Amino acid sequence: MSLDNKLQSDFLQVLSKRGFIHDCTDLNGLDKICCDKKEMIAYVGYDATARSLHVGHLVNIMMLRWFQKFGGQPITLIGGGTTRVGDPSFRSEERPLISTEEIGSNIKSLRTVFNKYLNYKKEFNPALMVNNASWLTKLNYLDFLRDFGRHFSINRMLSFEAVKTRLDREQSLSFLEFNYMLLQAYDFLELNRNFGCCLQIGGSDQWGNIVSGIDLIRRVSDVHTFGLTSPLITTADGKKMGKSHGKAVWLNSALLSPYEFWQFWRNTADSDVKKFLLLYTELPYEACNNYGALQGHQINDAKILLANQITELCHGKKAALTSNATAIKVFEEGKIDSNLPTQTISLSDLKPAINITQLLVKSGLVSSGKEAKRLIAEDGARYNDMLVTSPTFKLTPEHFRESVKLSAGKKRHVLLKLDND
RNA sequence: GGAGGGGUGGCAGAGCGGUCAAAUGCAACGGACUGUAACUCCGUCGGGGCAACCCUACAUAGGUUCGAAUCCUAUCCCCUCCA
Repeated sequence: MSLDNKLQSDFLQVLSKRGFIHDCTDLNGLDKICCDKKEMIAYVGYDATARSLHVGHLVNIMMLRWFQKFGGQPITLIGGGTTRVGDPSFRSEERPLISTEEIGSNIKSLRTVFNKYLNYKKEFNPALMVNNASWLTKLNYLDFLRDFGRHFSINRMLSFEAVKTRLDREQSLSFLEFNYMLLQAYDFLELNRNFGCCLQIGGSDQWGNIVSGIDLIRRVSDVHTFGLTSPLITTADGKKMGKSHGKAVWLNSALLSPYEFWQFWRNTADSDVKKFLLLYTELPYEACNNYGALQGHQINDAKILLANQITELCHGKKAALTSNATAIKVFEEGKIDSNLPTQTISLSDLKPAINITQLLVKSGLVSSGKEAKRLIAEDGARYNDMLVTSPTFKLTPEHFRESVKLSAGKKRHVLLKLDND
């Protein structure tokens, strides 16, 4: 890709160089606008399907962050309305409907995440937060069909990759889901009309939805707008970003502790280091390159840097430092650190005594007693760094004078504290 | 609406009366090797029990059989072809 040579605007140059751009509806046009126009406004939409965003969402957030840095005004749209429909894009089956209450509580929780990456309070180009429920819920069906529905071609909608797989496999695509595209297109129109938003950013899976919005705006308002998509980020072993130990890597500290978040990045594969530095940190391009090129055990320094930088952005400097310090203590010195993920155990749980297997279950390190036994049999369980050799090992309240460290394997550690109630 | 095919563990996908807690692959987990990496190798991979052993599971509900994931009936769902 040599397109960055041709690009003039700082924003697009940086994005292109750092690997954020998968596709654009009109890259040169957008580049021109980015250079000429002072007040650029762009948006990314997120449905409220979970209580937090996860690292898979981070790419677009970073794009908005760069956007704001270069003087643009980012809008974060929360899909309070569209979540009630469910985006069918590239999904092989219908997603279960989420209750309105759940959507409401998800929205609350989601808002806190954006605040870490975007500045909603600054004087110039402050970020904006909107919820599409505020206009979608007011739509009148007949009016909507007549005013906007007529601009959508079913033939064209069916041709989008996002729904093709579904149709090819003859799996049902409900009318409800099919409407998602119209609603997202309408969102863009709404933002364009009310805020002059002229750019929608999204993952490459959003291409169809984004293009539909652009078309709608052109037809209704005769305004030229843009769409910019990011590539689907995968790890070196070909998996989608976002899972660790089978669990999502949440950005919200209530769902995943900063230490665990830090660990996720610390465990990046060598071949992903450079890519991740470029995408998820704001270190200068050259620095990313140099660190990413380190060989052998030296690249661990790059991984630590990566973890520190990203954790700092997401959870703050203090959390990054603490997580790093904890890692040193736990992995380099083999000690116990109070910042490890902690579980409380109630006294009644160990009335006379508790079995190590049950304790492992309570700690969350394993999901069943059977699994705990297996872990012990495989020499993977440790109690205060001592190998647990017998599944019948029992702990009494005496053992909990100090907090107890349980480990599953070399990497997963949990601290257990007695709940003194 | 008619005719046929199918629903099996996180996924993919065998099994088609007993030896089936169910082949195999992927994912996952533990170990060895290392650098908290990758590769490779080894082991594990429904639940309860220290164990002998027990309990749930092959869409759902019944039935036939000493015995069913496997046969029968009904129900639900999916697919293919025809209308």
